[in-house]
Amino acid sequence: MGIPERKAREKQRRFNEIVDAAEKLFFRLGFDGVTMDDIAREAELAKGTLYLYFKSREDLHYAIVLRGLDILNRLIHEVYDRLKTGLENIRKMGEAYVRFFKEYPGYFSAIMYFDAIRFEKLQPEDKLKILDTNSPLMFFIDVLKEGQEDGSITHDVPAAELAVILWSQVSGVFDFIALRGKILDLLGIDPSELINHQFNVLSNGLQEKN
Amino acid sequence: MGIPERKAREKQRRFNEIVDAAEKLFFRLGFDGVTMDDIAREAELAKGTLYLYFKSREDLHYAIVLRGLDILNRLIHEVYDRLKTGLENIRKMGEAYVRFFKEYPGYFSAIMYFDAIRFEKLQPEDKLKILDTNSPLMFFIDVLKEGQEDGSITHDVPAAELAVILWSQVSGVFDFIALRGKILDLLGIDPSELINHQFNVLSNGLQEKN
DNA sequence: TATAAAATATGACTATTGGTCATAATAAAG
DNA sequence: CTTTATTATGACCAATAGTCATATTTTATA
Repeated sequence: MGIPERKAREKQRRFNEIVDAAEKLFFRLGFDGVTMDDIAREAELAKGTLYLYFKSREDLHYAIVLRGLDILNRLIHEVYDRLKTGLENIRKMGEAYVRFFKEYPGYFSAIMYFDAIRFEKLQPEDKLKILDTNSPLMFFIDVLKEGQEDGSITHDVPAAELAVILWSQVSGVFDFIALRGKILDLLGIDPSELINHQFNVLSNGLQEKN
Repeated sequence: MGIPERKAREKQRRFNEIVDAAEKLFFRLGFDGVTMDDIAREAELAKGTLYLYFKSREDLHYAIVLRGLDILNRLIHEVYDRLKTGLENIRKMGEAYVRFFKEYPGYFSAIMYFDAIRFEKLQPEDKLKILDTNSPLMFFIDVLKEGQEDGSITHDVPAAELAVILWSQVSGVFDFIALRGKILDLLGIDPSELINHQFNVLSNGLQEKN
């Protein structure tokens, strides 16, 4: 009985084709500058068909967010090395986030935009996906704990709080760069340089003082 | 000739009444949950009248943002004391931003939401208001420079970059708290505690090491 | 005060767009 | 080959930002 399997595959493929089309347009024209009709045209489908695969525009947007989060999680997990100290791993993970930001700016913006606008409307279960074992935040907490145990990371602040602080701070600077590149220009600030400097400042704050 | 003056006052008053109505509804129902008709009803005016005072919904939203920025600027400027060191002043200014966040959460959200969604569409001149002499960012740069001159603040990073980093980092954590309070609950993190801890981490990173 | 001119306000109307659903086309099962 | 199930379509609906011809109110002028 290979027919159900084939149909499932085809369903998945169409799902992906729609996300591809939406992504292409969103990344090019911004999340506001694109209508569902535009996406349908790009995907060579009727608008109604989109709604067989996504229950709303927001749901489609969220599919793009999930793609981005998958990439980000992969990048962050693959630099982890259990032989290194917690602090070293945190640095590597931070660098992975930087790479994500630079190489996938569209996904970064998709995530930030979605968070800013739609988070309040998310169902509780969806909100908690951010706390999945695979989420960047939970992974950061674990590694920060390791760092506190091996003595490379400050005990002044509990690991969970440190994780939230680090994550929010780095995201905050990326967001500034993404939204206000023009201002950085005017101040004569190079974004990459800014990120490097932030990492220096952060490292100072993170290290255990002895 | 007091009539033009009176008319100007009345125009200003109506302008403010409309912003009052919009603000009330936006703060209660969120920036998406409110229509222009809702605002007109709340202001006891016809919808068309709103458009005599604001060229768009976005423009009305922006008026609320400007109110918030005025308050924030006042709070930040009034704690500055030229007799203190740069670092001490930066701390006070940070605390002022915390007060703004806690006492005016509606304005904080208005600013963040507007930035996330509408910044790309802003006209260049409007974008640069953020660089006005009165803007928080420019003031931070000046005070950080003073701190570098009096030796209380690290020279590792230029003042302009430090300002952007500090501002973005603090805003990033506030934004996390505003959007993801539920997650903090689940992690057992108290928002005020989180902010205090962030300030400790930031102070370490900021201080000149000797 | 009476009238003309200017300023302000109104709400029915338009255009856009997210989302729906009766109908059609296609594929699978019997 | 016929019936049933699945997938696709696009005309249609509802909501809402924004417009504009008309009406009302205020000010200036005679």
